[in-house]
Amino acid sequence: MASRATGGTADAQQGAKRPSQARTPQLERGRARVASLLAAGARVFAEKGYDAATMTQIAAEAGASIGSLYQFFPTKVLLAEALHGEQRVRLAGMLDKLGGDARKLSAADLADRVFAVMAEFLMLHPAYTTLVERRDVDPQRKRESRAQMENRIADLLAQTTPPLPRGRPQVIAVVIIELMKAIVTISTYEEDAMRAAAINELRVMLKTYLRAVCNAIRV
Amino acid sequence: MASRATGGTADAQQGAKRPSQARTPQLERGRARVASLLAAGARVFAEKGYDAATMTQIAAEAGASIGSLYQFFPTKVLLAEALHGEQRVRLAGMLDKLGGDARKLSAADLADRVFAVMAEFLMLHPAYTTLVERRDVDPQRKRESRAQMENRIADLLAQTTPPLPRGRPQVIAVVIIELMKAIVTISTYEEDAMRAAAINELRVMLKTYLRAVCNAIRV
Amino acid sequence: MASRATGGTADAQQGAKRPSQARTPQLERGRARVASLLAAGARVFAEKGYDAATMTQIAAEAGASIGSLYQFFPTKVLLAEALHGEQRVRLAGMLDKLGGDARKLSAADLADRVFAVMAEFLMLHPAYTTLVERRDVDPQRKRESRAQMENRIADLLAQTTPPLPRGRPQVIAVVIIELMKAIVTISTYEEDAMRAAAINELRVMLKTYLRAVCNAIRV
Amino acid sequence: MASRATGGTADAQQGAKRPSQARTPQLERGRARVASLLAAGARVFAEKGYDAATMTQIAAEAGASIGSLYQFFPTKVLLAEALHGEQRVRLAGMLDKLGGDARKLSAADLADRVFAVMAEFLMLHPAYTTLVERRDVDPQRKRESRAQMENRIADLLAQTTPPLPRGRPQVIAVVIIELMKAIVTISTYEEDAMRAAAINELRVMLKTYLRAVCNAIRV
DNA sequence: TATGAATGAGAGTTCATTCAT
DNA sequence: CATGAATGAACTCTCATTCAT
Repeated sequence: MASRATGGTADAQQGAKRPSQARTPQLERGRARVASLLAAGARVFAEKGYDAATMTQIAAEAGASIGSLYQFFPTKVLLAEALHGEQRVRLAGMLDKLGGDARKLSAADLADRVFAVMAEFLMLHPAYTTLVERRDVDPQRKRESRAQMENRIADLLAQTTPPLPRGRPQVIAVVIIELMKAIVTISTYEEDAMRAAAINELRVMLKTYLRAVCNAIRV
Repeated sequence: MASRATGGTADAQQGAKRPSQARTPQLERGRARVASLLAAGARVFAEKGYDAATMTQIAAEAGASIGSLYQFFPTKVLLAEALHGEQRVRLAGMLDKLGGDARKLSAADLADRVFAVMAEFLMLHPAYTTLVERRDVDPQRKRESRAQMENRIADLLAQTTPPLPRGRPQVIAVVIIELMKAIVTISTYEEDAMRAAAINELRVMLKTYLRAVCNAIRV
Repeated sequence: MASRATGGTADAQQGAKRPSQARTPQLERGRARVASLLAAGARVFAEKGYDAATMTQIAAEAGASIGSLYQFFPTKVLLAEALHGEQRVRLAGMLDKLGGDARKLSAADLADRVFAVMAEFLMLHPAYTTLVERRDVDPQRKRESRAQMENRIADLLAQTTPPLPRGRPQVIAVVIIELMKAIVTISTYEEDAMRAAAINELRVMLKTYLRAVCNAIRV
Repeated sequence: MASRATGGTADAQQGAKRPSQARTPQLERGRARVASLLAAGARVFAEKGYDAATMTQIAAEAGASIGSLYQFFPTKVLLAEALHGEQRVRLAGMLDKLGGDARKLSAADLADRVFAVMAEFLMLHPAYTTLVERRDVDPQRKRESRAQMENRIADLLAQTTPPLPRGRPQVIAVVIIELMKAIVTISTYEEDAMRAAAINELRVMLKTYLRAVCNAIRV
């Protein structure tokens, strides 16, 4: 062929329309494939990290041929993005369920629930942090998707009773998200006792703090 | 990539001595080389991450040939470990300087200082987290070096006045370390205002919490 | 690794400095390698055409490993360009030798010599046309290198005695070059008699024509 | 690429009937399909060249599925051949229309008409040269189809008044065909003025030459 | 027949590591 | 010790072709 990419890179300029989207399957069979490919991707990314995960292994893990994988995800990046997107939607959904109760709760109690939700989510989708932290995404995109998650949490926090001081929900959302990452890290620790203790410590720290913040405004 | 295999010409597993230690230079010239190689490694690891950093680039960045690099660091892993080791020593040194004042301070105030020290250190050595988080180190080693750092901080915390409840210093050390990672992450955010605010928020949260913990035992 | 090209295409944005030049060898050994790689490239490109030629085959033909090939020519395109460049220089050199006699000759006679030179060159470097015609070079470059060759020939034609009419040398240069390509094509015909006859026919046609053009201006 | 291998699932060389002919459609619908597939093929081959053209793109361009394409053209080669065949028939038809006037014309004037006809044809069917020059056709076939075209033109030339010397029509046919290829190449040049000038130059050169040849025999 | 998923050999390319000079 | 060439397994990605529905 006249111009091949890449295997690797080194493409010329021609209008080769390199796809920038995962292909959507038309048939039921295709939908099943996509699902199992995403699942396999999630497993492998979680286990090895983005870089060390190989497309070959992902295909194998999905019981598909490499060609089949590329049929739907024309690029490793695209696969990662599709997976990341899907998981973000899922997490968003779980958080949105908290919306109803938000105004009946104090920030501290809401934080507890958010914590619980996120912990459950991360248990279910251990690839999430790996995907969030990928080094080769352009900062713009990265910022946007971070902002989206932050806003969702900030919105919840803004509704609590008693209310948090102006502007705080946004910052606290950042804090919560970062604490979650810490929890993921800690989850990999091997000493069971310490692991539980440390995770609880983070939870309590946050609660204590939020209570203090609320009290501060009351006076 | 999945930790590239041995490479090179016919290797075989003869008694071929694969060194497991970075070679120590004999001559003065060698010491300078090693220093610039480590510096280059630090720069490249920080910029690209462990996987994407290539030995070739590191050598080039150090103004050395690839052969020269391998003379002193017979393996990418060994280079990373040497670097990591050096940086850990450095951080330990900086923390140890806090030892003298520890017993004159409350846990909250000590935390502030620890924060400051670590922030400075991480500014100087941005490769540190990358090296700490490398996925391909065996958990044993990982746990050990983590423990070492934790103990150092726990020891400091144990000396504060008023004292923290039994057992807490160890857990809180974990918390502090994780918060530092969060700070590193946040440092890469682009919105200046939010970045500063979030970092401060973490600091204040920790202080507030430590104060509460101290008060709790007093009563 | 964080970002891999291609194997294929699909690189991100990072400053991965993908080289755009063939590396120049430093040692004698390297120079020899490069020579044999270029020779192998020439052979394979000539035999199979650019697309069908594989880097693997070229390396094998040169008695080198694939890695060795890529050490000096980081891209198939770069190899082709290096080869093309080298051959253009060679052809230019051969044509320049005609410069001395140009003003002693009529256009028709000069054309004969140019023909002879190019025929010899193309016999020696059968990959030339393949490289010239590569579809994936940007038109800008293509135009430039064509112009260069044209000018060289036009300059020669401009010096003939009697002189050609103004402006004609440039157009005639184009004609000559295209006739050469025709000759290359015809050279692959299998019927010996026809092949020789056709090639001669082209030569005579050109001469006849140039004579007519010269006469036209004389009157 | 080096004419990609068989592909597909376990093939084996059983009595598996690999068709060597494009299937002829039975239904009206089929005929329309075939037409649009051929048209798409022509477009894509012309744009990208044979190697870089993909069956997938051709199918897409025809608004058909890849399966549908293979239904009628079980092989890329077969598609190319079908297309080539069709175009040859078309060109032959256009040339045959000149037959009536051939004996009223001089070779020079006939050449002009042949030129005009071929130029029109190539404008309409830009894939033609690509298909003619395909490197992977066996020389036997190549020679045959070339000969066919040459004969057709030689036959026309043989009828001109005054007649060309014995044997010349055949050689001159070769010359004309090659000149046409040159014109195709030149047509892609970007400098409008030079393009027109060069094309005209070729035309005039041929006429001048043919006139000279005729005169030569007359004497 | 039409559709779209499935297949897998093979291509370009990378990079840790080794070796000759 | 330094240098730079050599090596090759492994990786991402492509595309002709086949097959199930």
